[in-house]
Amino acid sequence: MAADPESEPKPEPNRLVRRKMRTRAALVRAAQTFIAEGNLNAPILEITKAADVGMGSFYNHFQTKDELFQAAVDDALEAHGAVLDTLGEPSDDPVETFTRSFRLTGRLHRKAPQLSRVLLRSGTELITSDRGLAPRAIRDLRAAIDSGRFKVEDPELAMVVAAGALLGLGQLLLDRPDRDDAAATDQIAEDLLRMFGVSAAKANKLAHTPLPSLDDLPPPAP
Amino acid sequence: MAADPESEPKPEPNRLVRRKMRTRAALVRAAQTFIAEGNLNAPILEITKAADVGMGSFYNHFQTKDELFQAAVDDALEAHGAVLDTLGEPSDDPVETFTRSFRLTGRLHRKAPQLSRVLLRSGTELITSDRGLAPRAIRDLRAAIDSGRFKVEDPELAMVVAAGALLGLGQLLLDRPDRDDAAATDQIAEDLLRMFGVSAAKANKLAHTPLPSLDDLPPPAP
DNA sequence: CTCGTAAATGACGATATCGTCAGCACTGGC
DNA sequence: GCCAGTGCTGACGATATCGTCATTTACGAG
Repeated sequence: MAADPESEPKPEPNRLVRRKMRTRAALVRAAQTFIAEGNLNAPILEITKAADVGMGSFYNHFQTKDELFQAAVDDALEAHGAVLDTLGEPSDDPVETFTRSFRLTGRLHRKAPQLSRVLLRSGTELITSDRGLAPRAIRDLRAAIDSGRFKVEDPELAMVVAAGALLGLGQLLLDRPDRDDAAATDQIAEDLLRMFGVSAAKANKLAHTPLPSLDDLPPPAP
Repeated sequence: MAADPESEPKPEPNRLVRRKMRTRAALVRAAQTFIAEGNLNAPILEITKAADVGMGSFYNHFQTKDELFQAAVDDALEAHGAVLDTLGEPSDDPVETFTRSFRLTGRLHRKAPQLSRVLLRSGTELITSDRGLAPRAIRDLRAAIDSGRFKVEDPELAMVVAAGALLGLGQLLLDRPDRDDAAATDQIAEDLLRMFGVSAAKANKLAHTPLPSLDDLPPPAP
């Protein structure tokens, strides 16, 4: 979401609207659980039960189940974007920014498994979504290319390779619970950097530089 | 004349069993259509209608809808494997084999859009499936590594990057119908080859070598 | 405290989907 | 031509799911 500091459209959230938002959030979170489990056919009543919310409440917020699931995926993408924004201290070096986002996302699969599964389920669509990883990746890739640090002909191709690699990585980590997520992620990051034209030495350094921790994420809410 | 009917694994498909298989195939093909459209909740009656088959026939072949969909994805993976086997004339060079399979799969997105969409929908699971691309890719990757032509530490990581790239590519081609699929595929193939340690010159040559045509595929059956 | 409003609730009738079953159609053997 | 077998068929009762709505609960304002 674009930041608009001035025009604050939040005229002091009443307790009323806070309650409403909480109900909605509970539904969204429940839906994410079902998505993560692959339970896309769960009846509405089951979802509202899981959200600890009355059956009728569903229709106060969504018209159809698909709408809820869409909102759930959107929310997951937003959450992912928030992770990157929160932990990615701004760097003026787009290569560093790209590398850090990539590595953080790889680690996310273990740190936030439910989020990871929602992203995996939403599948290849997140590659071209305008939320979450994709738009940031494209931005950073273009910047890195413009600065001459990445020698890549087509940013879109670089983008789909990087995003696809992250999806594949997530699936691999899901299948092999004993694998070291950080090592695998950094290895792939290094390989991709080299593929994008960074020298082997620099790629190795960039992909193994210290990283802000993912531990200070607020997974649960009221 | 030297026929021993007993030990024959295919005891000469009767017209009866052929009819049964046709019914099943019709159901599977119909299911693939729905999967490609993202219509995972289609009622059984709709599916049997689309298959031009009586409603009750469904239960002669499958217990649940999920079972049918699973069979549909399996069939798509098999079909994909068949493409690779049919058009991939055996080469003793694993690098060539790998490259050809990759490039053929990339072109498949345009040549067989429905198959492509089923693969995209089945999403990241095809990366670790034991059918279709994945097992072949792993086999060829290992062979290429063993022969010293690929300098890769971890075949599994190479595998998920390649498979993820193909998924991303498919999604990209879906979103950008005007893109040149062959050019994009070959570009990515070349980049991956370099990433796997092949020299730039060889990678370029391998990724742009002539390819058997996908045109002689038998998409429809009786 | 009282009132008006907005959201939450779950019971209920309407609808959609399921899965079975008894009869039908095609097949192969005699 | 007839019979036994196997799969196909669609109508039907059983069940599951939906979406509404009258009622209740929580809140904020005056």
